[in-house]
Amino acid sequence: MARQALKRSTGIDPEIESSDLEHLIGYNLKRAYVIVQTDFRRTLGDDGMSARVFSALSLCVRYPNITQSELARKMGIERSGLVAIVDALEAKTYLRRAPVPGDRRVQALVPTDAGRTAYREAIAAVQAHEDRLFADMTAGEKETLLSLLKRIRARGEAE
Amino acid sequence: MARQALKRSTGIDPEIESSDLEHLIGYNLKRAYVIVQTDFRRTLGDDGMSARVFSALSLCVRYPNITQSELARKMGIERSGLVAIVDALEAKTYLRRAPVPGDRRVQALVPTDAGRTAYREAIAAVQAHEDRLFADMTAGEKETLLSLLKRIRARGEAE
DNA sequence: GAAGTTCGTTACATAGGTAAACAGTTTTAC
DNA sequence: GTAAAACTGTTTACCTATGTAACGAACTTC
Repeated sequence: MARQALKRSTGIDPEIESSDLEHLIGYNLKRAYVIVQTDFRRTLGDDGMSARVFSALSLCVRYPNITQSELARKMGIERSGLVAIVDALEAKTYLRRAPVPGDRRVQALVPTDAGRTAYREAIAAVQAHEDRLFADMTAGEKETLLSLLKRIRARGEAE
Repeated sequence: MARQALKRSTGIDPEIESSDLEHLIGYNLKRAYVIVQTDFRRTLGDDGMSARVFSALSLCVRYPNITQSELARKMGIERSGLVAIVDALEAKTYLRRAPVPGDRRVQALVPTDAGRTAYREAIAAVQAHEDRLFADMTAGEKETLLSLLKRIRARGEAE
């Protein structure tokens, strides 16, 4: 009865009104992701590094001599997708594929000095971009957000 | 000095170690988004509705007689991208393009009964998917996450 | 009534990603 | 020992989700 009245007054089924996209975490997650990703692109786009390439470089610097398969696993993408990324980084001379004695299948990814330098510059730019984008959040709020996102990851990336 | 010792013991430059991807909100946002999106796809994939199409249907049900341009604006995508989405929804008979008296350029999107029914079923499935995926979070935590994501959106979608 | 704007649409371009197959190489099973 | 299985990097072919640029038709402004 009250439902019917509301429906008539607004033209919206209240059952639908109370269950719209804005209440969904997934929808808000995507919208937020698009915003951050767009700003990231603006930040590092001049440098010519996409998020994927930046992530790969970061992990190579962090874990020198990592193999492509390990790197793909850490990044959560397919091995095949990594080839182009490593090609790009090698073309920029940020790393090189080095043979590994004892296993001729694998090639270790070793960052060059240029790669480490480029990474330091890039991470500084990315930090500045996040500081700017999340300027209206307190350190505590950012920490909370980070930990909640990690909880989601922990659930989904469980092996 | 302590730095040098750490570097020698782990092989990792401490300046790099303390600034890796895991500390970035953007990186965690993307990883979390991929997980949620993948599960969403599994949930609704059988139904044949992508997230985009689901969102569009939701907004059409929520705002009957919305035009494509308005819908695109609400979804944060280009007008041109909406054509295929509306085509898909129309092919499923979930809505139809209706002429608007007084402006022959625009076409109002009006959901059919089938569309409303499909939406009710879909939103229930999506809610179940989120309940399952975020089962280890309290209601308060989910609320916090939602509000932090909306803060990001508010910043980026400012008109 | 001319100029500018808006609407839906098409034809691209691009980025990110998957899936399948491959030839070498190594490991495992018997 | 050797045959089968598994793994590595790679290529190729696809798919999906976007953005960009242009267009004709319709509307608005002045």
